[in-house]
Amino acid sequence: MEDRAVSCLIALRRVLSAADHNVRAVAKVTGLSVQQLIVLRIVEDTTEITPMMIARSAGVAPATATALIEKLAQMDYVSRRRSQSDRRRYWVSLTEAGKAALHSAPDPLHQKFSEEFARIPDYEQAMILAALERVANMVSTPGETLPGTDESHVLEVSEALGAETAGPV
Amino acid sequence: MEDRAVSCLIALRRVLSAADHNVRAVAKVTGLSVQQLIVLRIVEDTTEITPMMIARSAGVAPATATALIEKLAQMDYVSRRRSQSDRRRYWVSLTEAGKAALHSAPDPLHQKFSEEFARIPDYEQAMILAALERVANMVSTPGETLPGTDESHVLEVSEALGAETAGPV
DNA sequence: TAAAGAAACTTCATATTTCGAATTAATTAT
DNA sequence: ATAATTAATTCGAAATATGAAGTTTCTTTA
Repeated sequence: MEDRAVSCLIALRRVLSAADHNVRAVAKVTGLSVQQLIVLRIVEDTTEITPMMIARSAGVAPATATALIEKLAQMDYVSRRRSQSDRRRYWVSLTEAGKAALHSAPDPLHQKFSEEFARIPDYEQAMILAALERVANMVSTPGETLPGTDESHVLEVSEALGAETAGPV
Repeated sequence: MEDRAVSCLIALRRVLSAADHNVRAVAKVTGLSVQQLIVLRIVEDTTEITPMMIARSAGVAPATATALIEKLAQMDYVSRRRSQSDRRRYWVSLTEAGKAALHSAPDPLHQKFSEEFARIPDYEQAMILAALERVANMVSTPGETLPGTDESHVLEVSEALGAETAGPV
């Protein structure tokens, strides 16, 4: 029934709300703004990413991404490395300080989920995973994939591993 | 395995990302800011709600809630009615214009999900719903329940139905 | 191959948002 | 009564967001 889809969406909204509160709480503890934290997470997920991709992932304008990256770079949480194959671009990556900041605060949602998940029977775990992946496939569109699943830049990953002298931008 | 919990969280992040992009898209179409849209949805869910509860639900500071409500009231998307039982507070509710604005734009995620959900077998629907509700219960904490599930104000609902002269605030 | 076109990022000016702290008003507790 | 709480607001500072215009670097194409 239509009814069940609505129930699903309500549950989804509860999850969404929880995630939102979670990111705000984590941001507060780390001393980062919500957007800064989100960008930091995006960078962590991808290990290396360009400003454009950050803008798309975070859902902000390129100009805003520039400002956010600049701020994070000033805090020494991310570093920038000019791309050699396309010198208009550069790669943003987490510094050690950035990693440390990101993990300085526990992630309540993550922990809570993992903890409770571990306690349920195996077949239920499998069911939940299957359902979540199914739902993810239902709602995620190509344009809004998580940076980690976006492969439009992997052609350049080899470059990231190359031993360039790589001065900061 | 620990591994499976991580897979769940990854799927969850894909869903969250999709939802985030979705709310931004809907906001853009309606001409509302993301937060305004979220507040409007919260108000719709509860039919009547106080600024404090909006702040908690939306995850913003009280001062921010005031500003958001003021803006929405200026647009005539919400109305305010002073509470009689506690005259510091007031009730926020959607106007007809607010309802119209909220539904003027289609919700791609909602539609996409409903459409695909309708196509899958009954037992799978049931499985997905069960899984989603389970996950929602895992991650949502009492403090961050969706307004609709928060019953701390129902004692006052009768008041909302009472025939007070109810001038705007 | 030279010029036009497009893309990535920045800068700038401006508008909006957000929040903390202090404030007012109303309620509740002592 | 008086003190302590609570709900909401005001205000000022800082953060964020964006469009438009500009720079540099690719990419096309004539």
